[in-house]
Amino acid sequence: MSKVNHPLYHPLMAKKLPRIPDSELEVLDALWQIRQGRVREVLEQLQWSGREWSYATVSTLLQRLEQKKLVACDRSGFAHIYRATVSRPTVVDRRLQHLIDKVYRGQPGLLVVHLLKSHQLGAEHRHEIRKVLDELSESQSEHEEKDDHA
Amino acid sequence: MSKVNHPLYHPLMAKKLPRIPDSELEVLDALWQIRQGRVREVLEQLQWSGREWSYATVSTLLQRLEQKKLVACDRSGFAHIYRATVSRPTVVDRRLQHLIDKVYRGQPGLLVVHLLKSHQLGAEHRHEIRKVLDELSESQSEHEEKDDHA
DNA sequence: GACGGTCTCAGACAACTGTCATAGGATACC
DNA sequence: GGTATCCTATGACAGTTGTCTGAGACCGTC
Repeated sequence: MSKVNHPLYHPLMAKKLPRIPDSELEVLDALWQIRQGRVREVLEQLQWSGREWSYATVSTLLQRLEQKKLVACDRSGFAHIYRATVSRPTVVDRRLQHLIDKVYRGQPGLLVVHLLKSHQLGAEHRHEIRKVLDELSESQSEHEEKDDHA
Repeated sequence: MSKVNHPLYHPLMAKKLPRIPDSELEVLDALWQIRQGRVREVLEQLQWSGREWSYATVSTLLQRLEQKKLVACDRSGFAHIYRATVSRPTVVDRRLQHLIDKVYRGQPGLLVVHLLKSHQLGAEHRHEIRKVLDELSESQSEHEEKDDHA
């Protein structure tokens, strides 16, 4: 099955993401939360989550993110307005994939099993997991033995 | 109860793991696979998995790992013998925890749900997941309403 | 039009990563 | 003992990350 025809395909997935170090990820995360904003607003969001960075640090990180085309910046006004150009799921997925490749031999199932065994999950999550799993099984058995469809 | 007397205590758990960059992780992984060995053997294992590094590179990485106390080195013989002093699960778990903290707000359940929805898992893993989940539910209902202990 | 508050930007810099070239010690074998 | 071979150790170097200081530009207002 080609990537492009994957049922979960999304245009953003096509973007070749550059490396995103932890610090930049935190800034991105703040941006995702406030949707968009000037440096100071991102900074405040970060402080809100316990990050004590200087204004300049945040500014630098935003610039680096912009260089990598992960955020865009509207410079028409006095204060520049930043917003992310990648979605959270895209980036998260990328990190996840990296982890899976690096330490789970590319097998996400191993990771799930590990997670279930070694981490406490909330009850709601357990229920949701079961639900998702049920759905998976259904669609799986429907398509049984002919899963190479578009 | 002190950490040291905890029933699940293990010396490795106490170790504050330093950052392990990807390159070092690959070397560690090779070491885990061969259990122990001299530089050349680690190199060969790495080549086996497709890594084209020079001898010196591997040697350097092993030394850096040694500085971080993640591998130990027996220097009694002609060729030094390296072996890991951290277990794979320890390191893997650490990476995983990092990911969960960074992008899943500390909630492993979110990660599992995400994984199930966006990654193709093998059928065996799906079955195993369900089994683990069932076990969890059982032990959970036993302890119902008094789960505020580790 | 001078002043206090905001804002951006460039540069800086140490630490960490990724990657090696190479000098030099030990072994082995003729 | 000479020399081919294997091993380690050191230093190097460019690129990335983490973090900030300081110089200057813009704005509203008295």
